[in-house]
Amino acid sequence: MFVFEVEGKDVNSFARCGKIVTGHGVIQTPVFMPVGTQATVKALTPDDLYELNINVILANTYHLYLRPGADLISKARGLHSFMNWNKSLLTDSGGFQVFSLSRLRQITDEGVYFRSHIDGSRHFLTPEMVMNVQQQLGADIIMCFDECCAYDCSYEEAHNAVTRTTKWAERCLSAHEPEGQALFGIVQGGMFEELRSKSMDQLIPLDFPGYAIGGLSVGESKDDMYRVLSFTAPKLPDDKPRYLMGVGSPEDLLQGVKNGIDMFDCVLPTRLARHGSAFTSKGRITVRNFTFAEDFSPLDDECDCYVCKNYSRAYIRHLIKAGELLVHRLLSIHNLYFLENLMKNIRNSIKIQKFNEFHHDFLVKYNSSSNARN
RNA sequence: GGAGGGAUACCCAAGCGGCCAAAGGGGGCAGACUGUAAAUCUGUUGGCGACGCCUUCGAAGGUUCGAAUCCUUCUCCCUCCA
Repeated sequence: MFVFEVEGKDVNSFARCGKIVTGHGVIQTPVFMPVGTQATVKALTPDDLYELNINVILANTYHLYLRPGADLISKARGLHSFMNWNKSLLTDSGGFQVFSLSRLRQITDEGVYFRSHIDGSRHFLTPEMVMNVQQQLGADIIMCFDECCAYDCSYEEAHNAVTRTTKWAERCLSAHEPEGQALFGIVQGGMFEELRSKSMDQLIPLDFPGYAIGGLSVGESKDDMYRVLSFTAPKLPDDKPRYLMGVGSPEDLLQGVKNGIDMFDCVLPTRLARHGSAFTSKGRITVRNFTFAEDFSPLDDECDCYVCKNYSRAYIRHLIKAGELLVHRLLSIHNLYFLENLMKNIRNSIKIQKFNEFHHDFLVKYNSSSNARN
């Protein structure tokens, strides 16, 4: 089951709000999806996530294929059951790993030769195989196997990646057994408007139930990212969810929504958490820093999360300095709460036609503090 | 009382005549992090009016063009023998 409905549109931007319904529940959009690459959102239990009102998370096909293996997860009656997650699940195809672990692979039209980052063993990934694995995992939304290229790649490289991504998208579609799982296409094209258009022209006729924008937030400047976003997102089908892959800083989420994006995923909140930083309404803070040693106020005095209601910056800093694992949990809870709260406010602002105002006000405050930076 | 071993920067610990303001850890401080090879990575960590100068390797003397490195004495610590 997969349904997408637009329920409200902002008249002053491309922003819209709505809902996605899968076999595992309703997802209000725009939505931020936490990343749980290895079938776990690091440091958190599913109950923690339910508590945070999170209705969809990501897992990664490439990582789970290598370990523990798709057959094993299949024997466990699928990923939902295996990891004890009963809300919606999206699996990324592994296309990004082909990019980020690029030293270990060789790409051909047929597929990708790959060496495992775990034990060096050889693997050959094809679109068909990736579809098969994703089917075994059983997520509600699955992704095409795509080729992501670096932000500074040449026109020719980006062009080749677009062509290959389209061919692979067609093969993914043929290999896809539709029941229960929605397969999304992924638009590539680097920083080139022409190629982004070409990619969309080729993928839109394939009529995927949703479209993702890949190849952004891979190191390019914010100007570049926003530029690509502006000439890509609004041109994706209006009646289907648009998913900006890999984006998760508050300012980028707002910019994405403004351009009509409905879904985001990002490791940023959970990674920052494990590395000792927190989002606050006045900007990002590095809680690890000395300046917070005797700061007995909450991470964010405007936040109502469990962590802000119960713990001080000084205590959290102490946990970081002491290497205590609890801090991963506490900061992950806070950072995810912060983003989910942001998305909730975004949805509400769209409903009442005040998105631009909210966007502006949020940024003014977010960029205001002297000890915070973005 | 006798015989050895040791004292190095915030901590541990290399160095054993010049290339040593002194390796490497740890700790401290700071920076980075955007479809997670990430509880990770990077920088920095004696003082300055810094491509140079000043003060440092237990203390005080000495040898040498030159000492953390060699010699003498002293202080403290450890091991063994009485």
